[in-house]
Amino acid sequence: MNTTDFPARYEPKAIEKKWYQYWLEEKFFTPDLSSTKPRYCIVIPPPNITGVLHMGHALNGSLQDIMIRFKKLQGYETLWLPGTDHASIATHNQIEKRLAQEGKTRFDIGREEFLCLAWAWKEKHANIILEQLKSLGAALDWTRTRFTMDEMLSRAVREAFVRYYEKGLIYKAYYIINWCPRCHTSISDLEVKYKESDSFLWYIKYPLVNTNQTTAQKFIVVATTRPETMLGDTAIAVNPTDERYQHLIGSYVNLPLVNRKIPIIAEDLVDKEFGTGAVKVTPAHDPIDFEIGNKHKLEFVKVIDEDAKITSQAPSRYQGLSREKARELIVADLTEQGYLEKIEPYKHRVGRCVRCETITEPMISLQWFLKTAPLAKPAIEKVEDKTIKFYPERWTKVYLDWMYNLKDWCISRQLWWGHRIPAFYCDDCKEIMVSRTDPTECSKCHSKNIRQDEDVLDTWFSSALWPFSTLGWPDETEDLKQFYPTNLLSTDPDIIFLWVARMIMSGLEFIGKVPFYDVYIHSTLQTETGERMSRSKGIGVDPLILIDKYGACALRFTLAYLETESQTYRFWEKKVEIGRNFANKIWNAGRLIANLKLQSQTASSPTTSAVDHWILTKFYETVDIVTNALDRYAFSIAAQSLYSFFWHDFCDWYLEMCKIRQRHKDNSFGVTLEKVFQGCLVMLHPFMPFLTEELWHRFQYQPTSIMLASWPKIEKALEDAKTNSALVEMMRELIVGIRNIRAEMRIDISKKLTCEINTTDKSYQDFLSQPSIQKLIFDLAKVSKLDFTDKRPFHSSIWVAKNIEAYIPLEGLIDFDKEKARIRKEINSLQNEISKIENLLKDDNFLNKAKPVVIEREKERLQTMQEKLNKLQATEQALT
RNA sequence: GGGAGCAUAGCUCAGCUGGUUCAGAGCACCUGCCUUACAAGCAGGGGGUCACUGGUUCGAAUCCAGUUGCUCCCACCA
Repeated sequence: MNTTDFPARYEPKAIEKKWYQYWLEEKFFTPDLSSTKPRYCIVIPPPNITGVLHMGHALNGSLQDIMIRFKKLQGYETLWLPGTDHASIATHNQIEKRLAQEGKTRFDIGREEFLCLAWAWKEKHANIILEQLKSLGAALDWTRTRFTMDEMLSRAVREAFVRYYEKGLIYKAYYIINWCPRCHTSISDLEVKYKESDSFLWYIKYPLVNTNQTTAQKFIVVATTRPETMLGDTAIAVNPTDERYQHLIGSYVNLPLVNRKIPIIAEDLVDKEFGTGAVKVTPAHDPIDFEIGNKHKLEFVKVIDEDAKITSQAPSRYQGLSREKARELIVADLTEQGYLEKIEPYKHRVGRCVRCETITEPMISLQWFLKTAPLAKPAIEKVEDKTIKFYPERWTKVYLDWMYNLKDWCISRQLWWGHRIPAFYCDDCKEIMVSRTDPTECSKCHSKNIRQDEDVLDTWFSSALWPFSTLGWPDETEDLKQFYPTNLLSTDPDIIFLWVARMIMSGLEFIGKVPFYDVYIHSTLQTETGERMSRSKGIGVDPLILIDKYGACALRFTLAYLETESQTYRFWEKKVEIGRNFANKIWNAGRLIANLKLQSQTASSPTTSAVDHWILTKFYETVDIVTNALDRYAFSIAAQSLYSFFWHDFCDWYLEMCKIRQRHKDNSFGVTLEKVFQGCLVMLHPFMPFLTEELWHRFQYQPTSIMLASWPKIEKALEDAKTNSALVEMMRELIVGIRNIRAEMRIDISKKLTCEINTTDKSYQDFLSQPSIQKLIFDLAKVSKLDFTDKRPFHSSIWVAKNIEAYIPLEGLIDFDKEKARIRKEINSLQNEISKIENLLKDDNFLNKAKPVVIEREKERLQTMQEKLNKLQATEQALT
């Protein structure tokens, strides 16, 4: 290897493009369908074609890529399938925003032209986000890129619709739905977000119609947050147990401004405590009122239309007014006519469309629905019996709670961009046809006078089929056979209901098998101040800028390093330095190893020293931790354990020792060093794919790409490896102790120290007597001599282990008072500890109830500490 | 109204089954080092009643209950 082109800093830019291209050319992302390896598959949550890569994508993409690469290294045939979502309503929004700039709406240009614009948008934008995923290093199989409106997937959508319909699960009905007057479509409950805002409660007096009742009461007062809906009132409801109103149940009031006679009904849903205890019922414009209306067979009067304007059902005075104008006028009229009792300030939650923030309007509407009860049952079972597991586990409850309260799903949208509902109507005989292919005539009366339903399906209808529509369903494709059920679905908590639940339901319905076994719900990213990141609101950081500045490896590693089980975590630019610095460290370890190799080519005798045993022991511990952690999606644990092993054990100690060994012509470390280094690169590869591939090639390791390497296996430790490893740990204690004294006493490194070792431990003494070990100590601790005779007094002592103590003669080097103070401090804290343990060991309760192992451990601790104390006291004496 | 998460060093967070890997890491700070892999580094150091109050236990950052504060999700209080 040529070291001249091995710069001292890791520069990611130069290499990332190169390796991604290489992986593509080698087709490493495309699975071999003929291989005998077990299969591992993830289907990506398809990003919207309206989006650009944000931190959430970067996080989720990194995590999925880590799993894919990890499994590939473990010997699985892997598939990570990419794709995009047509995002019906979101795309509408984008295009309509542009139209609005020209002062147009979609209705001005019509369906055909609008769809042209939408496809053009798709062509232009769908690839942007996919390209951005490439810069992250994502090992996605681009030969299988899907789009929810591809012919293949559209066929799946149609098949699913027809099957549901034939099974009687899809029906068309008048129901109360959320309407967005801006998007001009129905939207689901999950697409409405409620925000508290300052408003008022209007108390309106409804005059009682003359009845037989002998009562002085002339009015019944109701409180409402939406006075304009009174135009559609068809009843007043009171709680049947409410003594104030019991006698009025069954009588009528006259609706002010409208002059309609409406009944007073009894209804349990009414809260006696709220407002006046009487409530106006507007079945066409309120979900609860709708329910009440159905129950009591009330009239449904729709007074607000799809543009949020007052309809012709209302008195002409209000017709055509906007909701807001109507409210003003109605309140004014009520006041004038004496029907308004009072107005109170009130905090009220107003529903807004998640897409465009427009205030939504609950209204009765003819829509298509999917019956969910029969679908929910197996979907609940498969989670309860742990066929599907949520990680972190707490999300299981969130899922189940929702599934147990599932309502029918409104699947029709009054939009154009999307899968058009495959229902056809005969204008002559009113027959409804739902079929896999477009009919040319009415199946009943053979009339040619047929037309297709104008609506499209909710975006999530096609998303719900994603895990198998992407694999070729309804055909029995090889992909479907080999990769379904998929292994992992990784996503954010926002779409557990919108998407995860629906995939489980449709997977079980159409394939009879769960769509995935594990659901990983990642943390929500927040900014430095704890704000939720939102690309559209410009809150947070741009992952592309971070990749450009720090490299994809640095970003990926950092994201994984911070991804704990916590529900949220805060992230800002500086955090990426964790990954960048670590990447640089790995890079430089590579540089050093390259140098060591160059020099060691001449002499190499493959004996394994204690130091090698030690690093191997630590290495295998790390392999174990990382493997287990990744298998349970504990990304942070895996990343932290790699970080700390590589940096603080491998670099800080082992490589430093290798340098010294080589200086003394001992090149026996070569085999171990390469083994550990290679193993680390492989384990780091899922986190830092580009950097590890680069180093792999620089070292010309086999196989030719690190993507083809094998995950390190834990080898059985040699008998003496464990004891050797423990001895090296003690040597580290000794070295740290000496360094400590040096730093505290301000002894310059030019002053060589002597280290006296007083020990009864023969094996340690033998160990320290080895010239090779002594050389390490001399060099790492800057000591010139190890002496096994005890020649105090003027020493500083180092406690190494039980029976082992080292002394540094300090005559002429330090201030004795200072040293005495240091020792005194140590003695005090030791005495403190000792008396604590002594008390504990005198406690009968403890002795009776604690586990024997614990008692033994405490006793041993006590003994050790006492021994240490004695030594310290002796030293103190000697110093006096 | 229901549910979830969080509260540990100045900051961001680890701490999985209670007892030395139990008080940790990184950043920041202080001291000393450009020791030919790395100053994006090396060797050291200071700094925390583990939110509060009770309880369980021989023993609690860890388990339980309650309180306070922050964040999020769900829900039909007009």
